[in-house]
Amino acid sequence: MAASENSSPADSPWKPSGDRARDRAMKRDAVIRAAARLFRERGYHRTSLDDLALALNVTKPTLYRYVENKEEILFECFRLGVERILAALHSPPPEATTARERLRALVLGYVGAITSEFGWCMVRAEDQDLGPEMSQAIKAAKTEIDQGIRRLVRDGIEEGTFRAHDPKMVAFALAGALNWITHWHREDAALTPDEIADRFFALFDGGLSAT
Amino acid sequence: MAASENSSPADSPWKPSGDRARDRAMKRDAVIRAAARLFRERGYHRTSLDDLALALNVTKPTLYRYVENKEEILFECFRLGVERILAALHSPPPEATTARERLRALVLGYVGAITSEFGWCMVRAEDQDLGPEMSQAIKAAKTEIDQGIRRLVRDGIEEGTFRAHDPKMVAFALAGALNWITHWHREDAALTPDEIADRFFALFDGGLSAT
DNA sequence: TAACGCCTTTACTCGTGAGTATACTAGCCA
DNA sequence: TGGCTAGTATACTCACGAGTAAAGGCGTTA
Repeated sequence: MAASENSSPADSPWKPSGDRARDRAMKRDAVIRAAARLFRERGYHRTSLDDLALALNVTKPTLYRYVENKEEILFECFRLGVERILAALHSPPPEATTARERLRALVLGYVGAITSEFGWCMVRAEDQDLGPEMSQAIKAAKTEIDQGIRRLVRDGIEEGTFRAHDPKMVAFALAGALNWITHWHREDAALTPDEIADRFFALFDGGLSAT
Repeated sequence: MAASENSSPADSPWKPSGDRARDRAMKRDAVIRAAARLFRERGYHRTSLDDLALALNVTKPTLYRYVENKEEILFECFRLGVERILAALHSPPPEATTARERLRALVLGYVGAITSEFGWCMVRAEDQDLGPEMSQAIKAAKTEIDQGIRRLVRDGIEEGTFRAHDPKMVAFALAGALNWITHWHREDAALTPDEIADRFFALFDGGLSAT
């Protein structure tokens, strides 16, 4: 109830009245972002395109001028989120020289991406809702992230700064902890993304044990 | 394709021919377990009750003799999985005296539950697919687990065996890492649940850093 | 062997939601 | 100012899936 008022129509380039911006790309972008927000609130399957259109002050056929189908919307949400993580993985800050520092930077970027509006889509949406090609693309990106983390762990072990853990398990545990943030993080949360990243990295780096 | 042959009809008390066991409870149980397996393979929304009936060599109306509706099936899957974790939380092995050892035991039980057929339902199914009462019950159980982990961490810190991390963040990170196992674990995996638990605990306990 | 009851099936209803055919409106160029 | 185009809306189609009504076995007990 009152769901239609939830997702601030202020973000919609289709204002109920007045000066409409004409840029197709902007409108398409607005569709994707609004969808990401609705998916996060209600889930993919419980969000109808009528809901989405309503949130944008439009009707359903209008959406189809900017997007092929519902699947494509989900794919774009996936993509935009995942690319942010890939960016963090592939362009570590220049001052991060050791594997440990690069891993720290990755965690920072990862948390930023996960707490964005696309976090939900990256983590909670299911590949099976996409056709084979799109699903494949997503899986490839996720594999790339996974391999990137393993590489950093392996480098750290070779450097001697990390203990000899199984890089695969470390990557799974770290990615799991980070992805899970979507389940508990809210905009109004007590901690900023950077604070969360700091504490997570401190935990994985130092461990629980006091010895 | 060939989906109907997937979920071994051998587990179904409705054998195509022959000696049918009459126990209602057994049949209900078979419905829940088959559903859990299908949900894990295809997801909740992509599994129709006709699919489920087919996997059990029955037709849809038959299911309704054992179950109120689809929602109840999902709830039972949730419940059976979560209760296993609660059991691990509330009955630690008697030899586990320190918080550290109790946490270790919990991780072991948690991984066992997560890698069971109900793991998917616990982690990936969405509360919103359940009505308010059921959703509430699930949330309560999850909160109980979360609080239990925080308690163990707090106890460990007070004991002096754990460093002074934020118990809330530790609980989130640990639960996330554990829950994420459903995303990558397969029956044929290289590691047994106990081996996974060992490595995860070693990582969280000792940390990455070699110093 | 007849009648009762439980279990199962066949054959529906009904709502919902993705996607579309078609008509309307407003700016733009001649 | 007349026609062209892009954008939007109204009003559909169509498939799919949850849930149900009613009829048909089959075993059990007398």
